[in-house]
Amino acid sequence: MKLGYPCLGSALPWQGSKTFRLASYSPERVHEAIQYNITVLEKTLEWNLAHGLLFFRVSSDLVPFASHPVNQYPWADVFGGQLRRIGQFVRGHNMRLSMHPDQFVLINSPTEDIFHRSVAELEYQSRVLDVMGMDRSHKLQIHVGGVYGDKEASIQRFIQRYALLSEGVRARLVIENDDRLYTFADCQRIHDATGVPVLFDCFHHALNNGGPNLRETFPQFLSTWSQADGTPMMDYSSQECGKRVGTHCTSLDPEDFRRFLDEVEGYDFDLMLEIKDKELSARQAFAILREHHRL
DNA sequence: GGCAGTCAAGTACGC
DNA sequence: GCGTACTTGACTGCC
Repeated sequence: MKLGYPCLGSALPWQGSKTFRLASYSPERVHEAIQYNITVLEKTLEWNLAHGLLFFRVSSDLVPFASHPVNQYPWADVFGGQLRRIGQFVRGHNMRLSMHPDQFVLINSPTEDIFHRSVAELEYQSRVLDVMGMDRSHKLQIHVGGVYGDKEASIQRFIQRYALLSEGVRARLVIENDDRLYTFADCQRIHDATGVPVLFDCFHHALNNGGPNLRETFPQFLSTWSQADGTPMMDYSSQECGKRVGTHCTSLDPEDFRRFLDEVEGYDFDLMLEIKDKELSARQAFAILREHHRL
């Protein structure tokens, strides 16, 4: 199992991603931000390796306004050498990357324009991984999207739109069950129609569970991943005490994590911890996984 | 230098 | 109809 955390460390000695306001856009500004973000990415991956964390979610903000029409900067040419070097590092150490386009990326929106902008964002993120030279086991994870008052029609629209995506994006795309709208069972139906792997989020499943429990669902989740897609990926989090239901916890709950590991004993998957203090909890989880001989 | 308001993007939901 | 959560920080302008 590879263990990881998303985007940027909360207590690492360097800052997260650099960006700027759209109104301040200039080629110089975007160059400077990308240069900074790539340098931080490289340092973060080195830190992760030193701490046994082999799975990492690259921030969508690596290239600011990447899929916005304002940004015509040839980032893939200018930073291609650096990105390829990072890719070599990742492959050389058997690490794994993913990216997670945010909530504005909606394949199944009834609005054509939103769909087209979503495609542009997916193409950008896929290209980042392509330039690094990563194979198709390095994924882009998205949610199914909105319901728009008719879930069945929205699922069908997702399936139709999926067929319109480029081969490169389809090779990387995975869908994740969410906490309110689309359950694992919904995602599995979309998988059956399209072949898209389902990234299983066990916290969302606990909140929005269309039926079976974790132990029953797990083999179905694993079966949505083919050999070429690599080891199945999942997200783990738990509820923050006293907060709105669905709020991700601030730090790892070791008891909950141990219970989770007992439930999924014997299965192989890569695990992304969606916990607010990021790499601090990841290190704690790493220690627990070692106790359980899961690494 | 410090602070508070604001930031590309969509959807759903509660008031 | 409006504000807010999602997730969260970092930028920006004003003092």
